[in-house]
Amino acid sequence: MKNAFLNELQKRGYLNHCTDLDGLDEICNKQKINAYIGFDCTASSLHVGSLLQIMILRLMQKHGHRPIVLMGGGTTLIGDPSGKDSTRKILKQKEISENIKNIKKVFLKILDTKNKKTKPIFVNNYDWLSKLNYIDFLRNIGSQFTLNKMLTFDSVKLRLDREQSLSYMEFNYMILQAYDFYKLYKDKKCILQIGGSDQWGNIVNGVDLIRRMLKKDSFGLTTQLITLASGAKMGKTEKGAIWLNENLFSSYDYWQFWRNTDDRDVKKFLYFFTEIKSERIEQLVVNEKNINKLKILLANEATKILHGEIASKKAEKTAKETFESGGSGTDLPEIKIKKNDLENGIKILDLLSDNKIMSSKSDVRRAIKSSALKMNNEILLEENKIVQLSDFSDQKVLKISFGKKKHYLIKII
RNA sequence: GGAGGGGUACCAAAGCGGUCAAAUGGGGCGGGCUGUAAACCCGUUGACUUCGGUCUUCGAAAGUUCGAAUCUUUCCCCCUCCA
Repeated sequence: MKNAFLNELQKRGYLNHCTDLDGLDEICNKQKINAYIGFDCTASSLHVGSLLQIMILRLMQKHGHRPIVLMGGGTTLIGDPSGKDSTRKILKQKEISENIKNIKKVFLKILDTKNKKTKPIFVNNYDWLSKLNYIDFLRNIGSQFTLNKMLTFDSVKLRLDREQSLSYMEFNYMILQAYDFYKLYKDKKCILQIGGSDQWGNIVNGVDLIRRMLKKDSFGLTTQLITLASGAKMGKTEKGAIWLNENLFSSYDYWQFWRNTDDRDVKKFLYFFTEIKSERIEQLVVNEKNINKLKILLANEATKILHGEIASKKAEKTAKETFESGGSGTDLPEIKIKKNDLENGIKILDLLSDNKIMSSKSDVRRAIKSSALKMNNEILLEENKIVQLSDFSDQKVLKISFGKKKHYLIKII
């Protein structure tokens, strides 16, 4: 394979399957291409599970190609049955458009929007799907699909095999996605669709549809499913998803997420989620004896891509101050309290539960019983503790720690 | 449309009149060990509490009972088999 973009895609481990890798290689060598990835809009933010796809869009730009970001405003109304055991919750249209607005923010941060040649195109499939006429659609598009074939796709087959219900609505999802590709091929010269490995069936349908309708070749490419050493799913810790939007997940927490990567996943993540050259990664992995240094590097680089260099540096500094010297960095989550409230003292139970540091007073009590709470690095054993001005160092800041990793700064305003 | 099985906490799954805030496993959280890792060990996992207890929870509602997750009725939902 000669093309630099595809080469890097493969070298970094992104590539899973391609409908015609040689054909795509040939085209990429001749011209710059437009390729799209569709994103589901079920939540108000994407989480790290989608990050791999976004990294590919970024990589495309680096090689001069143009990414098309498709927001599934229309398809989210239907719900993709791929990889799902059951029908998902159906969202209201208003929620979806709100979600799209928020999700878009992340793309604007990660992708290059300045370079005119590679500037991403944003589309929302609601714009065309909602205008379809049922009869026309059935005649023109529906006629191109056979039930015989549709029933063989994993997304459908698995559901039916397990005897879980699959509604007619969801069954149509793959046709809509195929139509999306067809539409983008026609309107935006998009010749390639990229997606997660669970999207293979949907993508192939699109390629087929374009061939039947337009007698043209298009390409599909899927990415590697990320498997963690622990066997868990990428991006979803039980505490909640690792969101990409900063209002849901701070840049400091994001940095910490990468910093806490399992040893066994570090190398893979450096390839996936940083832009360090692969030769350099090989070197580092061999030469760096202290794996924690690599984790810090990973955290720095990954955070930089999403939140920028300043935020990344700040997070690193805070982590260093907090973990290595037992102090507290400026990037720790802050809780502000009023001076007036403090004058009468605030019960520790109220302070922590009211500010959502802990979920309830019982929770705080439990933490205190198991010596998990610290005030200014000293274990707190008194559950009736009343926090007063004198507890604040320099009359300004109080550091509260829950466990070894969660630290908060209480500040007086 | 007919026959049967089932809905229990974050998930899976026991309980089938009181001793049930509900066994057990997984997950989560905390502690220990360590390296902010993994593995392992220990603790914890509804809310409120003056730490005596109190309140709300077992699909929903109504009822029987001194007392219900457990029994009855109606309703909703899921699954299996037959048509």
